[in-house]
Amino acid sequence: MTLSISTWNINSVRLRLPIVEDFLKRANPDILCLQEIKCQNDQFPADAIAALGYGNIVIHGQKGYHGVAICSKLALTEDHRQDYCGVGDSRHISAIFEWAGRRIRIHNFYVPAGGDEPNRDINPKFGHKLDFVEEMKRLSAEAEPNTASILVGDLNIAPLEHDVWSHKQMLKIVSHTPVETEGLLDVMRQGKWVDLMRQQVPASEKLYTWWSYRAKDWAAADRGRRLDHIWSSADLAPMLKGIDVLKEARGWTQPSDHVPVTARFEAA
DNA sequence: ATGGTCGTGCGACGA
Repeated sequence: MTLSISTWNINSVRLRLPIVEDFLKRANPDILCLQEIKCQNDQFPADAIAALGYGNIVIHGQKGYHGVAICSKLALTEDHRQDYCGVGDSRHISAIFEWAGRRIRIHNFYVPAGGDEPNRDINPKFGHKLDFVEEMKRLSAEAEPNTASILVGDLNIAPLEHDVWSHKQMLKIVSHTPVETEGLLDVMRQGKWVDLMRQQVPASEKLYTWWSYRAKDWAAADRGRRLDHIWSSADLAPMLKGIDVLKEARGWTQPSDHVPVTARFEAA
């Protein structure tokens, strides 16, 4: 009994539908969580994705910006959209599915990037990001009785030293400042979440999921960051069998700046 | 090296 879940910041699902289809045919996850779909609910290419076996789709879209969706082969119920910071952004959606006799809630997040200046007094976008992370601290992996939890998404923070190409050079760069990295580690600790990517890949190894569009040669420079994450409640962590970071997707035609990350589980 | 590149949707903004 296996389960695979992928997360991918797609940076416009309409523009990049061809590579979404390629990825689904090739990786064939049970569930794909997308961020930055950049469209309204009725513009989401649900028919094309359903045609590949993903007939269960829940969407929290928005015109032009942000937007998240869950595409699943398994039935989705009790979907919920939380308006973090109460600003009307579409940055979260969750739903329940059943697997191996378990009830599991999956959360899909797109945390604000936070702008360039890591100072909330002069950059409101950084303040918004910190407030968003603060609100996430109240989300427990054990929030619902008899329900396990999985949390995925573009969290726009690289929390560990080897989640960035140069810890020292990144300490004042938004996504790796101490207030952000400590905040995200607090979200994990307070919510009793397990970082499944780092359960699989030792913290001493470099691990990236995003490479900037601005680099002349992203692969040669390899100045990446681990901005995308897959977490779970403690009960699911022993069932994790593998993590796949599809780095080659960064080199595909008209790529997203993020690559898909997949967690593979197996129940006894 | 304080630039650089994207997407949306038509000017500027967010990333």
